[in-house]
Amino acid sequence: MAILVSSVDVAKLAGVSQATVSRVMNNPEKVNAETFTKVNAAIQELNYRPNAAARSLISRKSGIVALLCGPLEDPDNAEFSARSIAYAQEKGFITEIHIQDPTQPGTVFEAISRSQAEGILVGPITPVGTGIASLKNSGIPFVFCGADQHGEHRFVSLDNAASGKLAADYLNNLSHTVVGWVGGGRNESHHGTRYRGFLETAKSQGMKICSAAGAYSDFDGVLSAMMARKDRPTAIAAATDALAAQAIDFLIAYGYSIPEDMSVLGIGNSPQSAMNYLSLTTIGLPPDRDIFKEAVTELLALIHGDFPNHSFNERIEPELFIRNSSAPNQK
Amino acid sequence: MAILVSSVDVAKLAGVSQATVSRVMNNPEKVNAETFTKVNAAIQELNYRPNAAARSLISRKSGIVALLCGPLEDPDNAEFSARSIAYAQEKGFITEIHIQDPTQPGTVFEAISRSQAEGILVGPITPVGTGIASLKNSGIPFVFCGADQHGEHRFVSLDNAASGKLAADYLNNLSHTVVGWVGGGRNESHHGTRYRGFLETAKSQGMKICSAAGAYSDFDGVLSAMMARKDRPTAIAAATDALAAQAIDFLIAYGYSIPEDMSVLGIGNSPQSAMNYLSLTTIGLPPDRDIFKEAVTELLALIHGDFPNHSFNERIEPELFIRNSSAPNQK
DNA sequence: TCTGCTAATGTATACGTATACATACGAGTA
DNA sequence: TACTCGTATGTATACGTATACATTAGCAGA
Repeated sequence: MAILVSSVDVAKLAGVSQATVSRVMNNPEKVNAETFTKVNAAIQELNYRPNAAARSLISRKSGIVALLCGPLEDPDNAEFSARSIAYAQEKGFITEIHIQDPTQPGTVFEAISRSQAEGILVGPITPVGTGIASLKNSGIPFVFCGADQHGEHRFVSLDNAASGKLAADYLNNLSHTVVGWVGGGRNESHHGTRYRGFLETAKSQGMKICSAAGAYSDFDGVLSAMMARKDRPTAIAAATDALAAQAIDFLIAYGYSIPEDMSVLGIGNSPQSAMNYLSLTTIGLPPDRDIFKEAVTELLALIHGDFPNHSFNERIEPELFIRNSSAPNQK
Repeated sequence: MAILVSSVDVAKLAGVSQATVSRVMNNPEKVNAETFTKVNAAIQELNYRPNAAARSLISRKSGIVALLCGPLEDPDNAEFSARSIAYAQEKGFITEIHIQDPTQPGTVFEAISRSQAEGILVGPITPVGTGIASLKNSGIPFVFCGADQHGEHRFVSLDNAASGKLAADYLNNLSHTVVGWVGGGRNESHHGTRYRGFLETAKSQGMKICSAAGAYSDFDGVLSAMMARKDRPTAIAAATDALAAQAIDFLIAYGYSIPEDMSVLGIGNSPQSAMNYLSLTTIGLPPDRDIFKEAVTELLALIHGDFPNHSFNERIEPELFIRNSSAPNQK
């Protein structure tokens, strides 16, 4: 933001008009060769940098896309950001990040609709009715990535309900009859959708479910409560790989062996889940699908004014990745 | 960026001047109560949002800080970003992220000095001489965080050389005589500094060092080469916790037990290192130091025009966190 | 009644850039 | 010579907002 020197200053030094300086920056082919070098010399000498605000005021383009996601401490959100930012940058866009504060999920929507972003990529956040509405009102194009509960808008995501179902089916096949669920709040992003899929299927198969929602606020407390029961579960499914990893961490600390004493299941198929020291059985996208790239591509198309007539409602069938954190029920 | 309606439109509808609309937005106390409500009604009706570009063109403030860091796939960078962004947002600043492409580390500096950011937070990136120079030329205040090799500028960081030393000393105390080092390129961010500290100390204690630089490009190849030697090391130190974790993943895949067959040591004391399924011995900051917060605080002070007369050159003494990935040499 | 003061609002301008339009000049053509 | 055309550059304006300054009305005090 430090404005030291303007194109007018450059023009004065080079002995040309401001318009010519602008042409040197944007349409060099329209300016005489020696004028070009003369102006360039002045640019160098004064260390001139065009003012991005003025530029975007005229062009009505900021070159910025906004990212809306949950705390990056959650590896899932970190991965989402990392991949999306990389693709956007590849396409010449700068990314500005807006983190949703779980304690006041609504405020971030105000900030983002006041931003100068040309498009908004919405990650798996806590949905707020008025928030989504103000997104719409902002007139800025937006795309959901990782959440599939906003069916009327454009999105690409793992089928979250089906992932919950698949988790329950798998544990049922392993003969587990008492199973735990670890997740964030019910309305927290995609957690709720995954939970409902899990719950319905587990119930319909006669399994007993110990649910530990609100795992973000007091993980240890919530898991202690689950394990203290007489009929403690023999398997735990978590809404995300990160929570599954945290569960394993907890269980080891309390003397349990995985998977002998407890099967643990994640959702997400994060890079971390494949590491040998964790080796987490998980549910995720087919390896050939890259929803981050797909979402950014769609968003940029919208920004560029292409409104593809295909509907962008990709709810992708999950796959099961069996590793060493799960085993048949021993009891 | 979608400009649907301007303050002029609001003014027309409300039957006032554009200046009054502006006053309603910024100095409500200077406007008559009924005018205020009248204008506000028009704002609601038209769904007016002030244009950030025009606003920052005048105010010379963008409310944006830029973050410059390496790929977020590296958990260390992810943590750096997560924490910094959270603090900046807390203070009312939006963060825009610029990721340094390892294959062409210089380009990101051009992009960042053309941005409208009011300040730049520089993470542990690959230093490029001309890049640092163009940072200086941009006139935008900047602060380094996590790298301490740019002594002439403001920074806060773990003492990277001392961390390398501490790693070597610790392995020496455990009677290891052949030790490996895993890190990025020599001039890659803080890796080089940590490596030199490690190398000097290890040498001076008569240890034999197998170095595997360039671990980012071909981790498995580089580590296979190290383990294939007749005098393979009995302990490995890594430049970061993430690389240490990757080494453990590799070693497990090749049938080694940690720490019986191999001690593994990280640097960073990342949250992940403390997880029981990894339990990585590592070297890091004293728990009471939060360099991310310190860096952001300093940067915001600079932005606000406070040039504190204290020198911001914090090279922090590392601590050793002993966990289960290290043990005395068995041979 | 006149002066002076305050509150409320309007008018005019500036921020730095991009671009439509106007101008000037030279070369080519009939 | 007159006319056209293309190239290179300058002039003027617009983007949307914030604010210094001007203006007006209302009211208190002399």
